[in-house]
Amino acid sequence: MPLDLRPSDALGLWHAATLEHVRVIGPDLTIRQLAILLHIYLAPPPHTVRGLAAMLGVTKPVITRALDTMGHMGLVRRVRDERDRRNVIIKRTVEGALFVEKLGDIIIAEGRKLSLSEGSGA
Amino acid sequence: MPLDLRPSDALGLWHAATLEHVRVIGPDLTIRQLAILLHIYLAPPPHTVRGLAAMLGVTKPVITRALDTMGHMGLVRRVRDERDRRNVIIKRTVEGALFVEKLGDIIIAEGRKLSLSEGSGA
DNA sequence: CTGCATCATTTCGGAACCGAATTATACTGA
DNA sequence: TCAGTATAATTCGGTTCCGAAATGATGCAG
Repeated sequence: MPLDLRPSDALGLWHAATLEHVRVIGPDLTIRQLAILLHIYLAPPPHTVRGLAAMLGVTKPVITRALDTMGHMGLVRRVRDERDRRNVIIKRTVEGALFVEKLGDIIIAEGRKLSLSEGSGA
Repeated sequence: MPLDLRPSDALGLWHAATLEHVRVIGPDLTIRQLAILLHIYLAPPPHTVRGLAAMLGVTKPVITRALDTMGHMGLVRRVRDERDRRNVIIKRTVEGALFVEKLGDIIIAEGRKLSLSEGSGA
């Protein structure tokens, strides 16, 4: 069952939730970092630097730097792959899970406040 | 009619659309800038620096800098308020409208791809 | 017309991010 | 063992953003 949003609804939700995101969470996360974080927490592991870089269409240093920053915030954790010690496996943390959950709460709350245009199904 | 999203749906949509945002649009917009842009295009005018700053809970230089950047990208336009020449009115542009529309397309497309969890209405 | 209030902008030092190129480490196959 | 390949991390110069404070421009009240 797909989610069929109308343009005004989609943008309205984005508007409200992004606004609340800035208000509650602040400027401490770029869009790239947010995309990386969500992917780590929502897509099935394992996650590697190389895989994330390919996923987003960015270079590997972008991922490394984002992991530095988010690691320092406690949102993710790096672990060497013992099978192939060249690889780094990115692990989730409790703090990161809470962060993602809070973001979900914001989206849900703003979605609930929205008055959706309805009826135009035809 | 509110939009009642479940956590996995809300975050799934955010995940997919943010990922696509990074892939298509790139890093040239911060979350704050995005929030400002969406507010300008979705909330009724007029928009002032002061109003936007209060809305987002940030200082005015943040807005000024964001308008510099987005103005340079052609996404917004500044006009002096002739009634009170201390004020700056932020106007929309064709290019900005196209940008917002494109973002809406991304969200709608990703929403349509989602398989929503359903039935849990109770 | 003079002082005060209210706009937006600019400046400052510090931090983060950007892309591109380079480095360091580890695996692989001859 | 010894290239050759693949991984992540680091360095480089330049740009942008950050918050806080200072500046400039305009309006307002006496």
